Amino acid sequence: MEEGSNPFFMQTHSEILQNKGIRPSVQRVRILKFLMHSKEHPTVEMIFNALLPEMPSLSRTTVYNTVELFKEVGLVQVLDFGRGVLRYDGDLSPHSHFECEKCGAVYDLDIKPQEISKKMPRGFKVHQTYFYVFGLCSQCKKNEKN
Amino acid sequence: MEEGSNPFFMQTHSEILQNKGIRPSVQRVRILKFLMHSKEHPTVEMIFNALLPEMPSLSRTTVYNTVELFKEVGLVQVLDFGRGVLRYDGDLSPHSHFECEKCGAVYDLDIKPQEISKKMPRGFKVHQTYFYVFGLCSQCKKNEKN
DNA sequence: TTTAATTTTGTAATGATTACAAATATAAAA
DNA sequence: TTTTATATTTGTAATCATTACAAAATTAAA
Ligand SMILES: [Mn+2]
Ligand SMILES: [Mn+2]
Ligand SMILES: [Zn+2]
Ligand SMILES: [Zn+2]
Repeated sequence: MEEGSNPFFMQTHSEILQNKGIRPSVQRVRILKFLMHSKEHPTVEMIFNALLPEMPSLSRTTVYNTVELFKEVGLVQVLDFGRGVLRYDGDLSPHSHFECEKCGAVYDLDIKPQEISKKMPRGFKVHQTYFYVFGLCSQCKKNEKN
Repeated sequence: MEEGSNPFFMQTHSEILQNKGIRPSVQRVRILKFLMHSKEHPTVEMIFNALLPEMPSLSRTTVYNTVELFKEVGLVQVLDFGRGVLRYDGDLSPHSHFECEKCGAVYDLDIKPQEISKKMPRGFKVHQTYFYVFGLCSQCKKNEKN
C-alpha cells in the first residue's frame, strides 16, 4: 500500500474510529475493517453474512446502525444502484462505479465525478456527486454471445 | 417547442403509444401526457395525486404498471436519488440531475453523462449512464445563511 | 352478439430499512 | 472494587415503496 494513497496510513482501525470521536467497539472495528478491505461494495446483508461466523451474536441492526454512523462521519460512501439495496464503499477517493446488469458485480471506474460538475446553475452549492454506469462486464458480455 | 428538440414532434400522445406497440388506453395517455409536460421529475405518488381529480377511479397500481411499461419501451427515464422513492423523467435527451438536499427539488443539468463514460475497462458494454449531483439550490443556499 | 384477450383495479405480500425498548457492555464516580 | 450512569448492541415490531395476484371492467376479435 502506498503512503499517499491511504488517508488513514499507519492508523489502526481502532484509531481511525477514535479520531472520528467514535468508541471503537468490537463490532465497529470489525465492520470498518471489512469495509476498508472489501472491493465488492457490499450491502448490509453481505457485511452481516461475512462477519457472522466470527461474531455469532452480531445483529443485522448493528450493521445498519454502524454503517449509518460511518456515513455521517464520512468513513463510507453510500452507493445506490437502484436495486432496492444500498451498497457501501470504504474507498473515499473520488471515483465512479459500474454495475453489471447481468451478474450484479460492481467495478470501480477511474473517473472523478467532482470534475464533471462544472456547469452548475448560478448560486448552487454542490455537496456530493455520483456517476453510475450500467451495462455488461467483459465476462457477461462474452457469455451473452453464445 | 422546437422541431428538432422533440423526437415525438407532431405526434399525439396516443400515436406515440401506438408507435411503441402499446394500446393507448385513457390512463396511459394521461400518464404519458403528464410525464412529458412535467418538469418536476415526479414520483408515482405525485403522478397519482395529480391525475386523481380528473380520473377518480385511477389506481396507484396502474401508475406503477404504466410507468414500468414506459420504462421498458423507452418512454421514460427512471431516476433514483437514494431517497427510497423513484422519480420519472419524460425527457429522454442526454442530461444530468441535481437534487436539493434541503427542499428536495430536482433540476436538470446540461451535462451529458454519456460523454463521460470514456475510461471503461476493456470489453465492457455500456447501456446506461447516470450523473447525480446533490447539494443546495440557490434558494435554499440563501435561506441557509440566516 | 359471444368470446377471447387486454387492461385496470384493489388488496395482499414482499423486503429493505427504521423505530424502539430491553439487555449488555463500557466508562465514570464513589 | 463496587456502584451508578452512559453508550452500544440486540431482537422484534413498524414502516413504506414496490410487486404479486386475481377479480372486475374494458376493448378487440370472431
Ligand atoms: Mn468504489
Ligand atoms: Mn431531467
Ligand atoms: Zn457481469
Ligand atoms: Zn432547495
